[in-house]
Amino acid sequence: MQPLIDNLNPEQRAAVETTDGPLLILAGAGSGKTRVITSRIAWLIREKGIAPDSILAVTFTNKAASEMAERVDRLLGHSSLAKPLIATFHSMCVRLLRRDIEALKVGNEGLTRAFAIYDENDQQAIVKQVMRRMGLDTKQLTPRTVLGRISWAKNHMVDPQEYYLASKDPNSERIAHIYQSYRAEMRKNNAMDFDDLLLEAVRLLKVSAEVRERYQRRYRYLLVDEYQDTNRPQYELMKLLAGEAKNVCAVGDEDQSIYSWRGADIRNILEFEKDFPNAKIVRLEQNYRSTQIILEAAGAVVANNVRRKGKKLWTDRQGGSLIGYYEAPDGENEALFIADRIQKFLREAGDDGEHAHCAVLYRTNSQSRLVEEALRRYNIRYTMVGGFSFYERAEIKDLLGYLRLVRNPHDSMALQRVINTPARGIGKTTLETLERLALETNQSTWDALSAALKNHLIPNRALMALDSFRQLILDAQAMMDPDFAGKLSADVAAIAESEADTDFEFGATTVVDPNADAASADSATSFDFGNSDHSQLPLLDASNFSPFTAAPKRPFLTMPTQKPAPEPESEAEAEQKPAFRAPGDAATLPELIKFLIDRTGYIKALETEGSPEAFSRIENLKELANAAHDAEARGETLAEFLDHAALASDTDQFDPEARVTLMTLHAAKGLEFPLVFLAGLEEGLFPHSRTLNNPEELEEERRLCYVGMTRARKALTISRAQYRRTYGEERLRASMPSRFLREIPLELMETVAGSLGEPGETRRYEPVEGYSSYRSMPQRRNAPSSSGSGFGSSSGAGYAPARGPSGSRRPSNPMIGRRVRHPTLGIGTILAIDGDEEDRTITVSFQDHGTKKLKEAYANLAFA
DNA sequence: TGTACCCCGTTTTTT
DNA sequence: ACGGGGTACA
Repeated sequence: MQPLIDNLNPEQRAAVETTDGPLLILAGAGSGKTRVITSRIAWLIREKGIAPDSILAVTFTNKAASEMAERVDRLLGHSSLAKPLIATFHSMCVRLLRRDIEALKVGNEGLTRAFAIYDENDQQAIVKQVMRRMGLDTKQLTPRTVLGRISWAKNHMVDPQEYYLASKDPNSERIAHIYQSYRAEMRKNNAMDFDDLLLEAVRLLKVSAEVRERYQRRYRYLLVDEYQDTNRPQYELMKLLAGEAKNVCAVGDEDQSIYSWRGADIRNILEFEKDFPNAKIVRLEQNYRSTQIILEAAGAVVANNVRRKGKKLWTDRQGGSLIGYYEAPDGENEALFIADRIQKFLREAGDDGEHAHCAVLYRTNSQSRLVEEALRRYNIRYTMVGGFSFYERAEIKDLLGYLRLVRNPHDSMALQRVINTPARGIGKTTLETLERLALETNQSTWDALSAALKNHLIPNRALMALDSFRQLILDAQAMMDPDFAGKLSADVAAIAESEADTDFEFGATTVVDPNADAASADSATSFDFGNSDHSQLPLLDASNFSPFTAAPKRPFLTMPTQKPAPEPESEAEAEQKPAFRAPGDAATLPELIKFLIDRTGYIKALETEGSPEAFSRIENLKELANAAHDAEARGETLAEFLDHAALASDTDQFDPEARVTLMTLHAAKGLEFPLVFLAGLEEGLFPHSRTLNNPEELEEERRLCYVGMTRARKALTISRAQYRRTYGEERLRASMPSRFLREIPLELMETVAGSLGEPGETRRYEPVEGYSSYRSMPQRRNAPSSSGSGFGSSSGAGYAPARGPSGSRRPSNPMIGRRVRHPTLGIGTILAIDGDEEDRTITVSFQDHGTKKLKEAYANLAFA
């Protein structure tokens, strides 16, 4: 057993030992927050004798939750059988609702525990559908906007009526109506969106005293992480769960509040004492993560925020290396610079498991592309957090769509997704008829489909297709019926005797690995797509597909096989080991998946397509089958598997072993790295353009910058591109240095390469030998040229030595009289500069084209 | 019913 | 640049 408090500082110790009553821990970045939280949980169990399962800890990401759970487990010496519940807000709500939601039923109305969880795509589809039905133009008012407002309303617990009453313009009134219909539609689909999960959990706890008291009795000790990011429903949830005992511990940091756009209300943390009058407050201000230099720089930036209580982090790790700053001519060069530095860093760090980690952080996901390309050119392996997640791939969503439908056939979004995937002759017209029918009779699409079949409301050909689709889902549902397996076992026994060693046929629905028991542990790991010898595994030959085979290594040699047989009985035929599944059990999750893939001909359709993309889709489906297999091994049900998929998030993919990690600043919260790159410090990118005219949002950007900087333990390198391409436009746009750069004290920075001095003196970053294409500057030499620094920076704007008194930090006039080159207009001389910082107009007298006024952002000027 | 092409917005950040 | 959605055509 590890000592719990011996190595804690006095404040940390106080936080651990204060177990009863409300406690607010204000934990600065790198102040050992996670350590305190986990120690506190262990303390409650080990020293106070609290039952582990009466402790509930809530975090924001699955990643944080699982890390916390693991560390608690370690502190407890893996000894405890009962475990504290450590979950995200959302997954906790799902648990609660799956168990008790039917307490909200009024008569026959209300969602059932089979409810679906809708993601943003589903939500948008609903909004769009509703808007069409209402005859609204989805161009003038986009579903995206509407959804944003609906989500805002939910996060602030405003219902459609209230929204309507508060609306002051026709658009808001419209949105209120859409909002209302949206909710009705969700109800009809037996579905909830992410916001609903919180709201309905709150409603459940409010409405049902029985349920509320049960949970209050159950969870005596409550812990909320990242408290500064809680929104109203989360806050209410916490209060409802806290009950009278109020053993609530909230942990947060006002300077790291970066989710107000999602409804997070910083007041929750600022007014904790008001909510819990006897609250004890502990401040953790000693930073154990970063060097003094990094800390000072980050502190200097965030100090520019007005809405802030203010605190000072300190460290005893004096000094440290200066913050590197590189000003690249363009985005590609910036990325190459980063790749080059990473290569050097990894070479020097060698195999040092603790220190050889670094991260590239950026504001928007779109910035990752250039960095990825550069890293690939350098042959540096990296992992990226975010971007397209596995569960967002079309084929995965298709298959999950089928699973959702099996679980909840009223899930119209899932139905619409898969009803003609792969194509089975159910077209737009048929679907429209179904939708109309559903609307007229106020039932789900599934019910409308059944009615259409029964009453022959649709032309014959489509009817046949619909019927077979419906039968497919019904058969799959039957598989999940406990009676189903009993039947199977008998069949299986007969087949196992009669068949041997013939080729395994994909056409038959073979599902259970005979070695499953013995091999389940290794089958997932040996399923190595990257290294398996594909020559032995005909890639497009689905006959080798199985969720369980570790392909070439463990072929189906021991599998008794069979001819393709009519389903659904055929599931049974592969079952070689009847004991594997007791009579009375339903089919397993992998069996269900196998059945669906087979019966729908999904893989066959991909085979026929034969393209590399199709192959990769097949691989992805295998991966999903693996996931299902693992889930099965963990004893998860179909619903749990689907919940997991629905709540899985991008940031959960973070792999602490990875040497190089790419991610957004938001995704980086809570992590730390010896070396951090912060890319794209440009006005309009970071801070993002959509925040520039809103002081509060701007402060949030600044906090985001603070979060990013404080991820670094030893070294921080910041960069910026003088010209950057957006939206894949042909033109590069000049950028202004981010205001955050100016907020870092100069003496804490050093220029790594690039411009700091006079234009012309600037050294350009030169990538490694052997890589030559960097020379072909993106804009085919019409853009800021390779000879000299770009226009934006050499103005001295932003990060530059010359800095006047505060307020006029940006010298703007040394440029007048300078000679510049324009891509088409040629050489000229600057006569004047007008306009404000973000939108300057440059007047240039050209040698051959007279005097022109040019917008700086578009002009692509370079010093000549 | 399916497909080919054009237009459009996209890039804030996520459970 | 890219993908989604819408329209026109086979």
